[in-house]
Amino acid sequence: MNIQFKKGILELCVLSILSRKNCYGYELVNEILEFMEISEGTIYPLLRRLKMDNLVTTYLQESNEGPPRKYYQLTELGKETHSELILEWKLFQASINKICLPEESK
Amino acid sequence: MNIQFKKGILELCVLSILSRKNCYGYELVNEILEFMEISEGTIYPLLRRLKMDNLVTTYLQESNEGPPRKYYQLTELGKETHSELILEWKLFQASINKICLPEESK
DNA sequence: ACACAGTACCTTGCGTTGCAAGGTACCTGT
DNA sequence: ACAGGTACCTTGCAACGCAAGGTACTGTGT
Repeated sequence: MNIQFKKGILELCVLSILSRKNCYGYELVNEILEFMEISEGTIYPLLRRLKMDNLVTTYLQESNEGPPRKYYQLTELGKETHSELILEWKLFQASINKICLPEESK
Repeated sequence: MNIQFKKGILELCVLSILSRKNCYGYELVNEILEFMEISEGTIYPLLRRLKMDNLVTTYLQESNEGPPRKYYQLTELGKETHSELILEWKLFQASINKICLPEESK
């Protein structure tokens, strides 16, 4: 998987997963790992940014299998931003495909 | 258009356009501008990288409308890289859509 | 009791990339 | 002469992904 494609799209992926269920960081990494290469060093700083931008809130929950988990939950602003990003992503895909796959996107 | 989506995908766009015809830098900027926001300060350094990586060669050509134009032409390696990137882009799109649009990509 | 693997959190420093801002120089029309 | 379009380029900044490293808890095997 091309590293550069990933830039900036991870935020959309994280918001999408959180729109379906609250997750803790380590869980998010593993969810995304099913579809693309990703490392913890990428996710934790991204989650910090999302919280700083008020797109998510967090709460702690005990676990039987290790240290407490920090769950992330979308705020209203987070949900709105997610919807907007989905729209932008669809438009972006269409634009790129017009440039790169002109026959197929006719 | 989300700035972050763009990162790294511009190389694919430039190679795609060059795969159809040789272009000079200023022309590339205007071609891409039809589909997304882009600035010269992005394209020229990118073209320098492509040349350094032996994906393109360049030649100068006089113009009646201004200074000489520096045309960029794909090398064999550039064509191969372009094909690989197209494939990766298709796979990448599919992966992201599975995460972000799970109903639509069933 | 101790080592180890798995879980779960986090930070630092680096390299890459996109861009705003600025510069140079050529040609055409007024 | 000079303004505007064409065409090239560079510098410095900010954002992002990641490798590498660290901390600490739990359960399992020996």
